Amino acid sequence: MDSIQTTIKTLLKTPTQIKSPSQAKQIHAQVIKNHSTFTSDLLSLYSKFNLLPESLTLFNTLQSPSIHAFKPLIKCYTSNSYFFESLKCFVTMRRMGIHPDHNVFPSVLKSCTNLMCFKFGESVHGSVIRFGLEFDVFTGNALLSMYSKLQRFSALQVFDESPERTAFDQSENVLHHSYKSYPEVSQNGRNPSALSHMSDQDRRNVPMQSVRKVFETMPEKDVVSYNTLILGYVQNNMCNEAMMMIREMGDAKLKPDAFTLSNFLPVVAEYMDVWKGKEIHGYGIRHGFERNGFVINGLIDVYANCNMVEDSYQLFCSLSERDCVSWCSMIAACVKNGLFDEGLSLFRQMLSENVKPVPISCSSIIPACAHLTTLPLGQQLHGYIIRHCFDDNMFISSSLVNMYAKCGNIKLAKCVFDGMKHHDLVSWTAMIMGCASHGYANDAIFLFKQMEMEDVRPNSVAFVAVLTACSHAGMVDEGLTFFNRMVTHYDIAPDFEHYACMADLLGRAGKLEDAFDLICSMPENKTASVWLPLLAACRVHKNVDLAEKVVMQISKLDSDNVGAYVLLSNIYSSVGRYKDAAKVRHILSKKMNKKEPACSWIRIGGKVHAFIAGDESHSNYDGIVNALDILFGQIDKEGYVVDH
DNA sequence: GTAGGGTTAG
Repeated sequence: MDSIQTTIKTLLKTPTQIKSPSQAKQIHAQVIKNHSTFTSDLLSLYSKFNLLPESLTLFNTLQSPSIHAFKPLIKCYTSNSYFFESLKCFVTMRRMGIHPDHNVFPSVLKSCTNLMCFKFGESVHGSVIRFGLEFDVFTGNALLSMYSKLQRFSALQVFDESPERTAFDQSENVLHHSYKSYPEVSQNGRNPSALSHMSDQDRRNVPMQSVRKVFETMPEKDVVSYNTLILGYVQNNMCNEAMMMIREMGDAKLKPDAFTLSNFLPVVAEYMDVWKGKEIHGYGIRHGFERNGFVINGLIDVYANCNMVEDSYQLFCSLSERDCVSWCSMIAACVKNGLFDEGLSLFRQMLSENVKPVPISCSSIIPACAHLTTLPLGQQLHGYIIRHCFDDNMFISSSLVNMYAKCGNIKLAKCVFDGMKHHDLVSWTAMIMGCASHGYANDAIFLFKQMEMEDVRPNSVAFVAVLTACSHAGMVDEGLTFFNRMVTHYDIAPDFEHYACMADLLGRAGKLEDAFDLICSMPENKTASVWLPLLAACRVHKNVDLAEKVVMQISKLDSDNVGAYVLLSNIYSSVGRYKDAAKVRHILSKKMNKKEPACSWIRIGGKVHAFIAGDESHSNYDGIVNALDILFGQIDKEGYVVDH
């Protein structure tokens, strides 16, 4: 009997020899059989394999658990994402007067981070200092991670009032007495009045200044410390600082690992820096990270943002195992590059491989349905979203509002919008744009004003939406007021789209000279297409002189713009200047030879039918011509003069 | 002990 006891004891003291959960369970069976009492050691073993139910069963057999029993249970709760239970366990342990050690704090801090328990996290930090563990590298790294995530939320004041977090922040502060011992970190970024005078960039800097302070005080820093700080900088939009950290890492003789690469890749993607992307890709291959899913997914995103979606696809194919994120990255890569059909077919392929869509998959694929105006598929997805309770997700709801509006069902768009608990800038904009494109200008303007009243600051896109509404409804004064408000009140520089809307609005109202002057006042990025609505307006108002001036401007920017010449020729015809019209058509015919003809297409019963101007090759060409004749006949009957 | 993918644009 003694020899078995000794063997069990030896095994439990050298847990590296135990390689699987089933071996751990076999040892547990032997412990019970031999009436041994190695509960804490067994708990550590179960915790090593993240076996929560087994750990709990063991823990509950203990009358007065020691630190050695609490430690593995807290770790096990955290590893299994039971963060609230992890903190409750920690509080119980402290109430029993048990002192935590360096193994406990990383798990506890991670739980605080995930539950967004900022105040409680600070008091845990106080406790770390009180127990003299602030120089432990694992604990320090957990603190870095906690502050870089929680202070960001706190500084930007988007904390929600989750009941779990409030419970901890308000009541269970058994450690709160030590809160005062670390005032520098706790004060920064939490006081809204202190932040109100700051610029957005300064507000972003606040949390990272505190994190940097924690970093500087760490006597020992490892790759994880640098990676955590790099991620913090990236997530706080401080890209240069993130880059500097990679350099500092090199100075400290630490090599970037897969975490470093995947943490930094979003910066490369955002800046569309294809050369940096390739450099990182090469480094990844040389250092054996070419199979790391996080690195590959980051690179898929980089190449997609650089319009190199085929490279993204090659990487996607190189993955031996594709998880939900890799599918989603590739689908998003297609959708970003306008490959909507390919995105949808990947989505179907993902389902056929039994990878279940998560909320992010839905918000990536719905825009493809919106662009392709495939309402039935969009509705199927909406059904899935409701069945899986994803419908309280802002990203999904906004994309649904847009999808229904684009597919012509403004009522359902409004229904989704009204069903949302909160509205953010994007959801307001999607709804305003929906109303604008359906001709409900007053509703769009009302929604815009309501958004402003709810303290949601409109951005450039929201102004495009409301100006579109004004333009469609010919509301000149309102449009001018919004345009000026955007510049003077919100300090937003008008973009191409805003000028295009305004030129269209002024042109339709007959204020052609004003529209001309407005476009001339555009500081830069003038394109031919910003002039085209004005040219159309010149035609409606039969202003030949201005039309000629406009075409001159267009030809400077794009000498092959066929649309402009067609319009000019029509304008000449409409005022009886047929010779001029013929001249323009002659120039046009030369230009047309150089241009690829435009193509339109329609999908019927899963088959795509394409049409090119002058093309008579469709198998049902005669039938189509007959149908058109009937339609033109009906149009004539109703008194509408067809405008050729 | 550290990591990824998403919504709005005449």
